[in-house]
Amino acid sequence: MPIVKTTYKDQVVDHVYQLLLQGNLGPGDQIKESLLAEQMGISRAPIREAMKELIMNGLVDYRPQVGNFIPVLSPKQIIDSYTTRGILEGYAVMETCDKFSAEEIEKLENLTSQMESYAHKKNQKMVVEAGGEFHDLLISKNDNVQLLEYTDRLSLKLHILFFKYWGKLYDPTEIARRHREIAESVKSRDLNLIEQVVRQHYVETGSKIAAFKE
Amino acid sequence: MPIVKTTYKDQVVDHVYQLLLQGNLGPGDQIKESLLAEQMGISRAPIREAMKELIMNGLVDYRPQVGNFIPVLSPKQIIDSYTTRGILEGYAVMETCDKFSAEEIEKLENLTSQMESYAHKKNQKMVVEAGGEFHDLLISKNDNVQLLEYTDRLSLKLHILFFKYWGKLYDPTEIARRHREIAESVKSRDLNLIEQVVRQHYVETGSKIAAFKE
DNA sequence: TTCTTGTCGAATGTCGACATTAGACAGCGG
DNA sequence: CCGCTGTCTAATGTCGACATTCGACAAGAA
Repeated sequence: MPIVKTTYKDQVVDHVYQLLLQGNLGPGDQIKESLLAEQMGISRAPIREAMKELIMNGLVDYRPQVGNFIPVLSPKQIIDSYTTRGILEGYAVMETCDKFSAEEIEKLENLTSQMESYAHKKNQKMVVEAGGEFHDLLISKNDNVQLLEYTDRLSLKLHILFFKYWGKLYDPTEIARRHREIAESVKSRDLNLIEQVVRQHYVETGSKIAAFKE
Repeated sequence: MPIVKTTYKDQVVDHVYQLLLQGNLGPGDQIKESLLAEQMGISRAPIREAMKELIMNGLVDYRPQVGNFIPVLSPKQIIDSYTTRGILEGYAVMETCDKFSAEEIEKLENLTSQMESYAHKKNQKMVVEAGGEFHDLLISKNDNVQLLEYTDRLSLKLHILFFKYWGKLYDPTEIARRHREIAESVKSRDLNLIEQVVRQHYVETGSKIAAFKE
C-alpha cells in the first residue's frame, strides 16, 4: 500500500480540476481565495500556491491586484493553442517515427478502428480513452524533456478546458479518417508528411472547437 | 512621467535575475526564502510568489519540502531546450515569411553584418544586442499567442542561464554564416528551407553551449 | 566495517491578521 | 444628461509566528 503524501496545495489543485471538469467552474469565473479556503477548511496560503500551479498550466488567468479567473479563450486563442500543440507533437512524432515497430503501428490502426466504433455507439468515454492511448503511444518515443513539458501542459489545458465540447465533434467518419492519416504517415516514415498530417489534425480540431464557441 | 506600480514580488523577480546575470547565483545554488527575505527587508510571502514565477519560466527548480534551486542542466537538457526553441521559432518564421518586406529582409542582412563586425571586435554586448534585434524582427510577424508565450519563456530562460557562455562561442565567421542562412531562407520564401535552417541554427547553438558544460 | 536508528537543525508548509488597492456606486457640479 | 470625485467594499498583497518535514550526522548493533 503506497503511502501517498499530499500537501494542501495539491489537494487544492485537484479540487479545482474537479470543479472545472464537473462544470461548477467555467470560463470567466473568478476563484476567490478566501471563499475557496473557507470551503476547504484551510487558509489562503496553500490556495495561493495552487493558483500559481494552475496559472503555469494555463488553467487560470492572473490579474494583479484583482484576482484569479478561469480564462475565456477567443476562437483565435483556441486555434492558436491547438496549432501550437500540433507544431510540438508533429515534430515529436516525426523525429521518432523510425522507432515505431510494425506491431505498434498496427496498434495505432486498431485504436483508430476502436475510436470509430465507439463514436458510432456514442460512447464518448471510450472514444476519449482510446484517443488518449493513441496519443500517448504516438509521442511515447520522444525523450526531449523540454518538448514534453510543453506538450503535457498543453494537453492538460486543452483537455480540461474543452472536455465538454468533445461530444459534439465526434463525427465517426472524420475521427477515423484523421487518425488513420496519422497512423499511415508514421507507417510511410515520410518525415514531411508526418509533420504536416499531425499539424493538420490539431488545426482541424481547434477550428471545430472554436466554431462551437462563437 | 509614467507611474510605475511595482509589487514586492516583481522586485524579487528582478533581483533574482540580477543575481543570476551577475553570477552571484549559479546552477545548483539554493534560494533560501528566509535569507532572501531578510536581505531584501520583506517577508517570505512575496518571495514565495516570486519563486513561482521563476519556476514558471524555468529559472528555478522546485523540490517539495526541500527548497528552490537554480537548475543544473545536463548537456542533453540544454540541447533539448534549444531544439524546442528552434521548433517553435522555425514554425513562427516559416508561417509568416511572406510578410517580410524587402526592406526588412535587408535589415536582417545588415544586422548579420553588424554581428559579424562586432564579433571581430570582441564587443560581446553589441553582438548580443544586434542578435536580439535580429531575433525580434524575425518573429515579430507572428501573432500566435500560445506560440509566443512559449518562445518568450524559452528565450528568457536560455538567455539568463547561458548568457555567460556566449562570449566563448562567438566565432565571427560562423555567427555570420548561420544568421545569413536564416535571412536568405526568408528571402527565398521556401517554407521547408526556413524551418530547417532555423531549427539547425538552434541545434548548433545548443550543442556548442552543451559542449562547454561538459 | 556497514547498516540501522535516533536526534537535531534548518528549510519549507501553513496559519490568521492586517495593509493596500481595484472597482462599484452614490452624490455633486457642469 | 453627463462626467467627475469621494467613499466604501471586497478582494488581493503582505506580514510574523508556528507546524511540519527533509537531510545530515552521530551513536549503536550486526
